[in-house]
Amino acid sequence: MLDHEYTTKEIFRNNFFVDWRKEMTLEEKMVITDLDKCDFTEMFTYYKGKMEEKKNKSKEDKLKIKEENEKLLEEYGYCAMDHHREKIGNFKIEPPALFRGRGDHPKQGMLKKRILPEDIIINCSKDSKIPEPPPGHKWKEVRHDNTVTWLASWTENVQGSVKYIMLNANSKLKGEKDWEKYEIARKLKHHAEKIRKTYRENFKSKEMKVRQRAVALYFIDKLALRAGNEKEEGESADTVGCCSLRVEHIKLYPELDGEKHVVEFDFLGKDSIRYYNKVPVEKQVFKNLQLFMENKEEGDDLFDRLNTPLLNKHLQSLMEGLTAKVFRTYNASITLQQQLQELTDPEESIPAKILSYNRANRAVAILCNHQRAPPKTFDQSMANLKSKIDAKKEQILLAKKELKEAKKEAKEKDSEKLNKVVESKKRAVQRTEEQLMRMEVQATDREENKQIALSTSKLNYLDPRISVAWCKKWTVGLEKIYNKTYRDKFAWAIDMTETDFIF
DNA sequence: AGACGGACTTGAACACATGCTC
DNA sequence: GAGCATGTGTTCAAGTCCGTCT
Repeated sequence: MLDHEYTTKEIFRNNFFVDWRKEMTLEEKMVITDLDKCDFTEMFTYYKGKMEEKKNKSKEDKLKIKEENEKLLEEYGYCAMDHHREKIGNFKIEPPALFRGRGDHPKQGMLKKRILPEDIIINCSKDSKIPEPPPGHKWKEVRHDNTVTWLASWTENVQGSVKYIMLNANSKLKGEKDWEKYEIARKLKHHAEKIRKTYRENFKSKEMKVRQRAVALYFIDKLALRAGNEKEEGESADTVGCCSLRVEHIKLYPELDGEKHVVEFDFLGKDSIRYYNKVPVEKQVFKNLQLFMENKEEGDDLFDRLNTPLLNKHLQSLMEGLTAKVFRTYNASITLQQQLQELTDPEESIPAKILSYNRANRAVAILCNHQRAPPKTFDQSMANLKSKIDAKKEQILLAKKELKEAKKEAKEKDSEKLNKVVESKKRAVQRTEEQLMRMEVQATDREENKQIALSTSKLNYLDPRISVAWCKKWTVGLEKIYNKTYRDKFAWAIDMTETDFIF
């Protein structure tokens, strides 16, 4: 890890050293007292060399390794469930490592210990062939619980949380759950207007608790914020969601850039990804926020009378199965559907249609604040594409000139052969222009996508039936939208969806 | 009511494979 | 056919939400 930025951080180094000392013998403890005086370069070079060696292996050796991996997958990567062979999502145990939290994580650098068979709970049917532990070992426990979906579990030592071995997303079990999730979101569609009306009424409630709940729900609905559970301080990075917003995370502007009642959000959300947004809100919301912030100081909860169990309990009463996260799914899917409707031009070419799809997808990703680090090679690859586009333009000019000359010649001496030449030159111009258009579309798409990750929403928030129906309607190949993984995961939707599907 | 453990989904980063260009 | 950019698959951390216990 030495060439990673992590290892320069004070917390990381301290945590590592504390945990390392726990592993030392008495003599080692006497000698090794200061991490800054430890020189790991020899080990570092050794492993660097190993990696290099691996990279430089011959084709045959690489093929052999690949085959061995496939054999491993074949033997351990599947299980039998209800007489079906199902792929396991993660069949390999997590190896020991130094814990890498995200953001400003208080536990970064701690030693994540090796998991032994003695740590593992196996969950399988009573009458099934129970997996053998490695020789000389035994499992922590073998149980037969058919109310849960995991096959094996262990407790991880850094956070003390349980980790699981579970089925792949393409399994029947996961597919059914996925379908249920979208069905609940679709159900919300029929309740949304009434729920909105209710929370607007509640803006004026005389009970502070109810007002806070209403404003929080307004944010969750309008901005697709996460619920925001409470977190234990010092156990992980300081991040928040809607219910856990603190007064320092918002600023109120009675007027800003010609708009009234603007709220500026600035906080770290899940994975310490920054959420920054300036939104005009309804007057009642604005007034309430002013009220909630009265007599509070930095560090105080904005919604001090509210938490996620309270909010979810309320939502349950409005619609069965409704929780805060359903709004994210609902708003993401409905936004995709609306955007597709708006952006798809029946006349445009297939590549242009795909650009429209990506733009609709992008609108959702922006709503959900799904970001990514710009690819390291972004500037370079963009410049490459630009120069290719320029070259293509040159090519078109040239092709046009040739066409003109051919036409002229054909006019002068009207021969069969020359007419054919004109035709082929015409086609060449057309072809090159199409190529240029495709490149320009690609450039636009890539530029707009620089810091936005589409995959998360595609995989977790967008009802696949919307996309399948759209592809069918416009005869766009599904593989242009969904790669193999997605098609696999959404097999349930691909099977059942007709062109007229409406979310 | 609140703490807590447990199960499951969501998320960005990273590693690896593939396919394209020169 | 090598070298590299891009797309795909893997990893594992970090959320949500539920049920149980006190």
